[in-house]
Amino acid sequence: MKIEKTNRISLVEQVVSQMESLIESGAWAVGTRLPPEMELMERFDVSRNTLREAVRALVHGGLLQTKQGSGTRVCSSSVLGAAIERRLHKSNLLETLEVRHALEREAARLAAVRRSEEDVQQLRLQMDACLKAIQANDHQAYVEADIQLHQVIAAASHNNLLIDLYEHMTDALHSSVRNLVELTSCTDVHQRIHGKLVDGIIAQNEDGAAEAVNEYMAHLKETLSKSLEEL
Amino acid sequence: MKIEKTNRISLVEQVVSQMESLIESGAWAVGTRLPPEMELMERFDVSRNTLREAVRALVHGGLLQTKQGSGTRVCSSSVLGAAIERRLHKSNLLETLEVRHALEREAARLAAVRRSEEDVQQLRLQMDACLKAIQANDHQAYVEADIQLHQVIAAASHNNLLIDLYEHMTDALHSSVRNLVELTSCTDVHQRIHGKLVDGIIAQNEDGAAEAVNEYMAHLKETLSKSLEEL
DNA sequence: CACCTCAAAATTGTAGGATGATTGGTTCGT
DNA sequence: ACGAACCAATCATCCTACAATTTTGAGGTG
Repeated sequence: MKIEKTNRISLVEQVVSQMESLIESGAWAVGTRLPPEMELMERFDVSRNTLREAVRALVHGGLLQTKQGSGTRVCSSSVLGAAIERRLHKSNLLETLEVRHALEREAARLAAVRRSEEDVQQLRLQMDACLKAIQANDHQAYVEADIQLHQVIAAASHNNLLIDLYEHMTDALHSSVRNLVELTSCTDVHQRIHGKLVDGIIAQNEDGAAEAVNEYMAHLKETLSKSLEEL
Repeated sequence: MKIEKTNRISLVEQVVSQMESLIESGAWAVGTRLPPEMELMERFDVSRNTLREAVRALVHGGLLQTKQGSGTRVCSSSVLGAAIERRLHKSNLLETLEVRHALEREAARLAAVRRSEEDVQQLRLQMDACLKAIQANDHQAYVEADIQLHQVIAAASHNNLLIDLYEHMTDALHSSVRNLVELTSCTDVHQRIHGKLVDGIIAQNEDGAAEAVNEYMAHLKETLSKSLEEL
């Protein structure tokens, strides 16, 4: 006979779960303002205290944000993302870049092995977008296309955990990354390395793709240290 | 003049911060039972609701665990660790191993570049521990020494973010890893690769260390797929 | 003494109400 | 039209009370 363990789930955790589902499913999209506490109390059929404890848990988790007198809003849809973001604030840019390097290299290797035909198509598409941005000399568009391209590469690894971590890291880094990419984008080097990376993945050349990532990150780190020297 | 309106920190968050500090500092070590709510109310000078919201936030964050009628206990000392652990439950072992591969390879490369003399000493010490465990044919001790060795390698990278991520991943994986290592530890291959890895780091041979990690992970993945076939 | 039973104490869980503080919009006077 | 004063909505904090659960210990029984 199996003893019923702590199967008792507190009301608060039940409410938290339901709210998390609503947020992750997009029913409560990022930016949405939640109904006031009174309505939520009725909706979940719990007391004020219970509801507030649930909301507070999500606030501390980084998914919600409350403002006295104004209301409660959704400010993120991922617990992991919020946790990583908080941790990254305590790290310097170089540390973060090194971890990104690790993830991106592995993503490139896996992508080279596992990329599907759709992945290849997506890669070509994003490369075109980069090229067009360069020809139009539109830095803003290039930065966006660049970030997108790297997301596509990560996606081609078909490792959901890796994709998640990578996405959250670049999310948290987006401002710094944008600046860095903007600094480097003026050179042809950047785009040449992109080409080598994408070609490697398409040709299923694992080592070639990994080597391209190494070059890419070396270039990024160099630019970073140069821009730091200027200060 | 910069207006800092958002400087208003809620009482709950203040209490949460203090408790987090107590936990991270070790004043409330993992496993410790917290004082009852009444005492904490007086200690932090807040009402029961406020205190409970703070506790609930930490419970949901994975740092605390409450049991009605029994009390509240510390069950983890890191928010990031708890978040990663939860995410890992949704991933399969292969995905997790691949990410660990990425982190460990980067750690080895950085360690080869940055290892200090103390690091070298620590590495030699842990290698000895592994050897002794093998000679004593003590599997339990070998597994522990193996995990310790890899932690030392990560530490030698001198990248705190990387160290954190790696530690939390292996923490969350500990049971699976223990089993895997136990399966592989009977062969000499495992120890030979360890030797190559440590030698590479000590000799500051970046590529050699990275190659050793590749071999190590390949061996681990092979063992994993074999053990999965048996089911 | 050893062991079981059960009641009481300790502790967290849930409910409901009251008041203060902040925000955003509205109204009103100029 | 513009700014100041007001007002309503909303969250923040505190309080009390009771329920549910676990631990503890007293008392009985063999």
